[in-house]
Amino acid sequence: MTEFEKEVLKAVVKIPFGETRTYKWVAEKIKRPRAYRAVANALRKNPYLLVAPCHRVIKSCGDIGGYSQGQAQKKRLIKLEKTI
DNA sequence: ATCATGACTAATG
DNA sequence: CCATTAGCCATGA
Repeated sequence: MTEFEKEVLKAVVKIPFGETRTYKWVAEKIKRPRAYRAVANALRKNPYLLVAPCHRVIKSCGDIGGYSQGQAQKKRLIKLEKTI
């Protein structure tokens, strides 16, 4: 586990239930405004799927983005949380 | 040290 | 609005 990945996760767990943030937002949150690509890289490995709500992280343009468990699942979770 | 790889982004045509 | 391009950064080989 690298420090960078930890920072990314720490930022991700701060995302409120039912809301979404962008990769760029996370990057800025960890004081690395231009590491949004590296952020995605860290999430891609995603070892804390159950503690880090990485399904709430989407692209800045509003697109769904990717997910280790599949975009469909990601979309479902977001929609579900938005409903509750 | 160098190179390729991505769940990306912003700018340009 | 859609496609292409260049810029970006941590990570692993």
